[in-house]
Amino acid sequence: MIRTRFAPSPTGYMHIGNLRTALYEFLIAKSSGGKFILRIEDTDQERLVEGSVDVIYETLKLTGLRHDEGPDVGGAFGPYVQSERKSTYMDYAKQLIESGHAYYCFCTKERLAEIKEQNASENMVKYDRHCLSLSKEEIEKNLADGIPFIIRQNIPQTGSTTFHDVVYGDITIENNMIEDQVLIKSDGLPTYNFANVVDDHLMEITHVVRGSEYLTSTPKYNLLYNSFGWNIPTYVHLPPVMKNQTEKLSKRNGDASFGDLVEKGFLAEAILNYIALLGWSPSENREIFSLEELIENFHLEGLSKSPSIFDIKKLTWMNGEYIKNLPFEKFCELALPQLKTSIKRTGVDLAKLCSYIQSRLETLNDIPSLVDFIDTLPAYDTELYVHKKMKTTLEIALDSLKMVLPILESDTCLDEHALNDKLLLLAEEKGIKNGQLLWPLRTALSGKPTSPCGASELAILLGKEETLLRVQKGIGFLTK
RNA sequence: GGCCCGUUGGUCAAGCGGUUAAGACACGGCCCUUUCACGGCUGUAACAGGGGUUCGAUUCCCCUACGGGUCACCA
Repeated sequence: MIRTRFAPSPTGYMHIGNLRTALYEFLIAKSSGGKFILRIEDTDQERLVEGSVDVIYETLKLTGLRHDEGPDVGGAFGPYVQSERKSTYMDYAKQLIESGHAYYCFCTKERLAEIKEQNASENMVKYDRHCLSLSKEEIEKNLADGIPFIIRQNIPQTGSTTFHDVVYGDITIENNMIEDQVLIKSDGLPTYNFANVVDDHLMEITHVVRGSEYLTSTPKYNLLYNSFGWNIPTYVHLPPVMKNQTEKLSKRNGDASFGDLVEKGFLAEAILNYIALLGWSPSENREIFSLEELIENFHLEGLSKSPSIFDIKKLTWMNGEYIKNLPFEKFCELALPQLKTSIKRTGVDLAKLCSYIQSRLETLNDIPSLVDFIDTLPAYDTELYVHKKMKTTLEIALDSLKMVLPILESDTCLDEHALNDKLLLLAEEKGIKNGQLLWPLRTALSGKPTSPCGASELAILLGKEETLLRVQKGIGFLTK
């Protein structure tokens, strides 16, 4: 059975690249009926950010990436927080020391810095393996004296290590390019590289999915797996999600996180759908996929090697598609809060308004500016009445408003259809184009070059009183 | 700088030795139309460059250029 894990560090927000990794991990597992596990990698005590674990839970919940095992839901391979597994790592590290694959190192940070400095001109500065040659007695003594230590991996100095990656194929790295990396830090906690190998093995992770920045350190992992005699997992390295040609999408650059996008009015489903296509393409030529459909259609071969640039415009389009395809009830549910805060006028049929705006939105945050004219008529220029294509001039506009007034005053027009019929009939009687009659009315009622609905709908929406007020205002405006 | 990886229109991308090199976003035009949208139709636009291999290269190999990654007691 395939088991994948999402292993974020609780250092802040949920970035788009992170979320995409989680998505692919989820899809790889779920497309074959496997398990998706959440593991919190908090071995760097200095970078912990309070509350960030909650952001992770919240995001997974909102996107529907339900994990089968994790700190909050439990599971047979816990604990799922690395800081709670501290002793485990130390035990395994000592096992490696026994077998000669690792060794104690008592070098001070100062000495390490010195080595770096002295060899600054070199292409690559590796640890000089000073402590590898320490005698058993020296080690015992240092340990007994309580001298701080770390544990380093004993990397072979010759030969090369080749590994296979699902996305990138076979990659070979010369062993002499690899440093004797630190396995256990002086605070007793493991480094990411070590904790990962131990946990992935213990949790029976079959597919290790992560960013391509780990590509060159993968040989170290394999050497570790081999030292333990463990099976090497399937590697799936993912190219980064970029902001532009040269910069990665990142918090440091001030780029939007998942949470930011939700706040900007994007739907979680649309975000997920969009990022699924950022680095993966389905075999079928289509783009709209629900999470369920992604599971059905996901296949490893569709993963690409090259980085992709996050395009907010395409996300925006896709979000619009999702909004349009929302069941009306659901859309109202999402739109109503925004509508209620934007519109203070009483008696406005918000449900009706919802039906007008659903196809005109790209994000939920477009709502306020779309309906702002309802509360207060914006200041507008008389030029707004002129519409060349409909051959509507200021004179015609004035005439039209005057003609329309009696109809608006009559009580018989209670719905937009009836009103519209009357207006069209009037236009026909007067022998003018529909637009010549309706455009001025629309303009007088909205005060804007565009509105979410037509003249009749606006009139009904605003109510008789306000409608008459605005038309009269328009007439006065044009008469001046 | 060493090593690793990548490079198809502005963007996402299909392609996996022979194609008129898909499709989507964005942009332009047309239609629909009382505005704007929606919808429908349509247009502009790409194989980084140079060598090979081959009857034939976007597809395979090499070099160059450009870009990214990595070289931590960070993940």
